[in-house]
Amino acid sequence: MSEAGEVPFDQLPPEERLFRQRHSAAHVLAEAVLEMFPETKYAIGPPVENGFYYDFDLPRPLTPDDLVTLEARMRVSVERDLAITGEQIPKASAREIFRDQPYKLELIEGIEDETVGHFRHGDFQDLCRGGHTESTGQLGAFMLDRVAGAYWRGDEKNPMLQRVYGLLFATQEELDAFLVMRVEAEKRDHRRLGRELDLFHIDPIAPGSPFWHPKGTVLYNGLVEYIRELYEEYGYQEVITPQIFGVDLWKTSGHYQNFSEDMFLFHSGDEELGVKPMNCPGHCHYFASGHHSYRELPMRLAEFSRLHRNERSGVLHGLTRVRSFAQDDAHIYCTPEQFESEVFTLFGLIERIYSELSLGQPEIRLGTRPAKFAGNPEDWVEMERLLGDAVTNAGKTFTVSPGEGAFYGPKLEFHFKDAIGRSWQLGTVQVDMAMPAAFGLTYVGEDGAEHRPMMLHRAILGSLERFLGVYTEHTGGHFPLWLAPVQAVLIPIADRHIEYAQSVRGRLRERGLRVEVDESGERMGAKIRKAQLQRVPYMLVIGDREQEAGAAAVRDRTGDDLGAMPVFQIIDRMVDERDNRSVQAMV
RNA sequence: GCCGCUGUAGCUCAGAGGUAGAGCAGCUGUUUCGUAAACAGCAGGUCGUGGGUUCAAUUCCCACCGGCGGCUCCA
Repeated sequence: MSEAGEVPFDQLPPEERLFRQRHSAAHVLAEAVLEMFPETKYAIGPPVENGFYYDFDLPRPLTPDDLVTLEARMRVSVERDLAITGEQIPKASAREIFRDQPYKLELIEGIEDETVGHFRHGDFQDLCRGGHTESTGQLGAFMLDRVAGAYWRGDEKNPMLQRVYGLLFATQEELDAFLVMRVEAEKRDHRRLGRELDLFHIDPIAPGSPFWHPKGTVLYNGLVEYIRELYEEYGYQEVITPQIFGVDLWKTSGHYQNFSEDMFLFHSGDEELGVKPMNCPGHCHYFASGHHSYRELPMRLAEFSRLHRNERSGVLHGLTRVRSFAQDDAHIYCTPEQFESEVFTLFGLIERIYSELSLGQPEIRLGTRPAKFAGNPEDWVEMERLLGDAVTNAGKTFTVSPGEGAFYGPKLEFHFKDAIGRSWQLGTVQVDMAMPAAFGLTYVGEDGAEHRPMMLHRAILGSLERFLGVYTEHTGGHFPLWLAPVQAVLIPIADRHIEYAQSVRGRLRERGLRVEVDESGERMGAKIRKAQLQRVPYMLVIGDREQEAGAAAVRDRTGDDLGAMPVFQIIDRMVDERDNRSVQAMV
């Protein structure tokens, strides 16, 4: 049977064609690898975003030169335009065909049906559920991209295979456009912009622990200030709890049992201590330290303290995966009656913040009950439903990540992509069905009796470090005025204008604007270029004419020359833009 | 942690078995200039760290550390 039998390949919808091209390209890649290394054990090779990959167990590591060779062999297969055919065959036949292929045999055993899919082109054959082009001549524009390691079946207990990634698009133009886009995206990489804009650096003396430079610290504090303002409006109270606790606290919370490998634990005298990796146990301990009336609930405790997690070395990544960070963290304690409305209000706050920061739509995931969990399954189902409702009631959609909840409860995750398309979790909302009981939390209800409060964990920006990493890439370093480390640079055309520029700087600073005068001996063009590369929102050029008129010539970072404006008008404009947290002037 | 790659000045990079160079940035001087780079000079590196091979290692080999791309993990 020709798989595209019902509908000819060229009449399929474009996405389906692309999917099949990528899938078939994976087969052609495997064919080339088997040709080059006949002893190859091949595993799986699906289509993915932007292309395809295939996993192999090979006698030696592949080199970039090998990829060139393999790609050339693939093109031979394309040139020959071999028919790709498939059929269902009995498992017994498949076992015979793949008798020397342990990974295929394992896959066959995992298939429930009596028959399995078997596809071939030329001399190549594969175990495959199908979804292919009619022939190897229909692959579109492709290239092999890189080779990486990947565990068989994604389990680190299994052997590591070599994964060859390929890119594939319908046309050469689209492939070229993708490559250009990728190069452009690298220019927005927060690790690069962090250096160019003098925001932060990370030194081998403290892996995964950023040094925030003065300009990065302005961003950092600006975000905290923004969130603090919202906390007032939304009824949060900020606390500061200890950095280091005796391990009893972590044993009570369950983190010692679940995460001690990733905690910084140490001994001091006879005591074992741990640096806090999260704030929740501290907040629970605070709650437990006093008596609370139902009148105090909901109690929303916020904290920006520094947290440390001893992340495994291979996972560190710029600002997006670090060992030292702070969250816009909060824990909400409330009565069961208040719980649903708390979740819904919280969802509204999250939406508001992402919208005000112009972040675009997050991908929302609902993490459900994992293998190791606290509480009873019925409560999990109920809480999973509640979280899902909060999303759908707001007119949003989510996907379910089965088993991805925290050990103490289900969670919503808000994911955003970085410059090159990697997805990072920023915000999260987590129901906690374990800690209130573990810490023996109670409040006195209207009835005079003691009750157990409900508990929510939530962070909206997530970690400030990760947020700033993603946000730097999102904006390309063009931060909105209210966050921009330097909001305007005054550019005197000649030295005789410096004094006037300094007086203008004074007037702007009086209004709390972050302004500098470029007093260097450079020409105006060089000063403008420098300010432009630093993404300074406004360049205020001052020469004889402006000095005469008590004005400055305003240029914004889009390159627009807004002409000369009186200084008071510039101030009004900037203060207005700042106080509205406007993103209008972002590029 | 695992697989692969990688590490030369603050940054981007060149270089070679005989102890290192460019551009930008920095500093000094000259220039005083109208919307993305004025000119000149100076200074700056035990070539990631530790071993080994060698008459000689920054260059070759090994280990470790960091970084990059994935995988796994992410309270």
